[in-house]
Amino acid sequence: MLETLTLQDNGIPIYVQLRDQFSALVGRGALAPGQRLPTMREVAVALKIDLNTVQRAYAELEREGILILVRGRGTFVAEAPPAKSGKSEAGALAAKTAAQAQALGVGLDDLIAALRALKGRA
Amino acid sequence: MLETLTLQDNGIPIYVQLRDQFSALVGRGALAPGQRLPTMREVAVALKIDLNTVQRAYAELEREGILILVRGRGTFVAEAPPAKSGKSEAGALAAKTAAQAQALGVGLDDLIAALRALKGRA
DNA sequence: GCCATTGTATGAATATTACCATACAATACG
DNA sequence: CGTATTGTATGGTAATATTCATACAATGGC
Repeated sequence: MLETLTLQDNGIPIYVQLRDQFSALVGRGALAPGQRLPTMREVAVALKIDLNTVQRAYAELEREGILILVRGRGTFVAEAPPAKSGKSEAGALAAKTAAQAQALGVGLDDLIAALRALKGRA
Repeated sequence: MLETLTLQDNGIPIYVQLRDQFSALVGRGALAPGQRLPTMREVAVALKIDLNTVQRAYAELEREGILILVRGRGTFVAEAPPAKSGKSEAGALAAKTAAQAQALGVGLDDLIAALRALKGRA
């Protein structure tokens, strides 16, 4: 689970990146209700960030009703997490990537082919 | 065009929100190569934000090769450079994009499908 | 009861973001 | 040439983000 977390240097605050990634994981069912999440300290160590930064992400998710924090026990996915706005992030990412491709002179066909190739390994 | 721009209070820096929205507009063809964009001052006034904030968004897009800024004239969508069918460039962009997709919880299949959809309009 | 684990809290230092005000520099146009 | 437009640049201020260090508080297991 920790391995799926990634941080990018794109100007978005770390706690927001974390918050949104956990939110997405829950929203898509990769983290089931009741399931325990990695410790704040585990996340902090794994991503080499500060404990407080992780806490902020977790705290916001608790405020949204997505997570439940229990002192001494850990953090868990809420039993009935609020329905995540099923937004199609794929379209937004595709549009942004298409602009980069255009700027680089990379054809969409070549890009799609390269992504297909990446799909092969897992 | 200015009407389509929106800012959210979700912790993401304003200049990042702007940058990504313009990038997406270019990527999906809503802003065609050569087309002129609203003035930095127009954007600043319309969104009630600072001129410097808009400048930062525009400047980053220029660095990415998506926009071209001309003093005294305005800002324009960059013309697509001669397609260099460079498979390596496509591969690099694909790798970077795949990482972003994973962070967002977007499946490669969905991403590829969204890119195919974009291919239709040129 | 003792103790390790885990979330919670605080205070300080630094960097980044955003705003404000102002000015400069290139371009277009009458 | 004079002027308006537009991008570029600078200096100062306030708020926010991030890190670091440290400590406290509830829980569970021994």
